[in-house]
Amino acid sequence: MSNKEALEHYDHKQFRTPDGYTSDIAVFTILSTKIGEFKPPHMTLMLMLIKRAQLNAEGQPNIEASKWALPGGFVQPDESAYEAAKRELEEETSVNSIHIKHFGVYDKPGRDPRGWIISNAHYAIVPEHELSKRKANDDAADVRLFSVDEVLQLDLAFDHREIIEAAIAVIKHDLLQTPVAKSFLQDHFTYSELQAVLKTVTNDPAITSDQAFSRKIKTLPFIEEVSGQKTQRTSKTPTQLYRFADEMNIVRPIYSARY
Amino acid sequence: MSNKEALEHYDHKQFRTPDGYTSDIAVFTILSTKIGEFKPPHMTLMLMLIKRAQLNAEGQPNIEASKWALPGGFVQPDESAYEAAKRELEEETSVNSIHIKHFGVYDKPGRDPRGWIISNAHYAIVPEHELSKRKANDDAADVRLFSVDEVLQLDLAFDHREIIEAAIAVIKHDLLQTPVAKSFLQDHFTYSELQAVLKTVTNDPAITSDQAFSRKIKTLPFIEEVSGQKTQRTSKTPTQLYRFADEMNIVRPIYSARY
DNA sequence: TGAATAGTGTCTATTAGACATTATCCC
DNA sequence: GGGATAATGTCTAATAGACACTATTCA
Repeated sequence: MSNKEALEHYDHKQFRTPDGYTSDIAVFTILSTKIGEFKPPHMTLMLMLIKRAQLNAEGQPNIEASKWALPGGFVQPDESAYEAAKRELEEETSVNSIHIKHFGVYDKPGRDPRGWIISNAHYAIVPEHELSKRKANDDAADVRLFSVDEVLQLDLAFDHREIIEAAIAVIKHDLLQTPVAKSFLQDHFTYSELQAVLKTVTNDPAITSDQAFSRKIKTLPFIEEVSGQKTQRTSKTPTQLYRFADEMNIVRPIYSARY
Repeated sequence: MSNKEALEHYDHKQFRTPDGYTSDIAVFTILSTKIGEFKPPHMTLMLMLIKRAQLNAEGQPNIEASKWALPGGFVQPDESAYEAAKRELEEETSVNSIHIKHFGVYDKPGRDPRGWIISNAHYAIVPEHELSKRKANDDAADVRLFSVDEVLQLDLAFDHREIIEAAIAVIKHDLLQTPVAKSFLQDHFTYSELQAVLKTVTNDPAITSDQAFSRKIKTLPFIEEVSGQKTQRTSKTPTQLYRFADEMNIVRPIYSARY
């Protein structure tokens, strides 16, 4: 019996369907506060939010107006939620092909006053300099970066507080458990630049101690020295440059790790 | 301006909406092959699939008939996809309140011939003895367990091959990186029982070596000895019983781990 | 020369990993 | 005693973590 035959008998109306299918994106960047010449940077993990306009594109009163929210929008029928997130991020910031990852589905009944609306939550990592091109679109009155510490004190739209809390937890986890820190850095970086990225999410002494970390980085299997390449952008002493090796799976079971 | 006012102007019809919203569940269990009295078990990681019936509940030809598929079904408007997965799992196996986790969204256009249908993928862990109650429901001609090695050789419905590959990767990862092995074991277990679970997904010598593992288990911060409790179910020599400590976050950064 | 970051020398306590040995129990 | 699993003794090589020290450069 063929699928074709079966399809003739199929009726979509037999189940209620959602009223909307959207993708939201938590766009993270790291603000590099230059402390001075010949100094390693101080870094702060930031999240980009938009302020919802009073009126929508059609000039009608907007839902959750004047609250801060994650950028996002409706998924088109010819794309996946992941592709929609990529598209929307590019529309919003003119950035494409950067790190973007799905991390959750938000579909609790009542989460959106407009009806049964499902949101796919993604987080993206955009290097600071790429974000300069950001712009407010029709629905947004403002676009701004907030540190992950202050962002939860805002008046947030829909269930975005919950989504943002999860996004922050996920990126903190991923920064320490995967080589995703790569996305915040240039291709070649010094030990202190990588250290600065990690210090935005941990105070593990193995990472915060300069000597320990500068030694450790040489032995990590997913990082390699760029032989002979040094820079002076973080110190007067020329500093060794490193890069991430191509995709590596790091899986040390918790049952054999050291504690 | 209130949300109430804004809602009066809102029109659902302005965006196309999905034709269906479903939850699928990869139900894993571990088959404990008893080798004999006073021996630790040999374990195999199994996945439960259903065989789609020729005819659906209404007596009409079924889509993807006679192929093997993940159990699942449509999400109701008054529940989340996660709740739907829990409900469906209970309908299918009479098991409730076990480990269940969302791990992905499958929404590529064309993945289901019936239209724009979004599936939330979950994996669940069900102890072997609970699965005995499993039954085929209306849409299923058969229910069966397959080892994760043989399951990919089956003729699988929709895009379930892709979903199952991801599910297997996720559970292998989680077994080694989180204390989820707990869900496969009784409250109290011996080192060799835990070891048998882990051996279904790794051949790391730190785990496969009896002496090494029986020593290591004593030092793991998320496992504690049940003082004075021993069992003889795995050997003639009484063996120490252990249990998982209450929820613990295990985060050893890859940047400080030992390699 | 002073100040600052990068990087090394060296010591200690811990431990992973390996191998040998002992313990316990049932038959 | 034989056989099997559990658990400990012991040695070695590796290394995390800490502290002191040296190297490099610019002002």
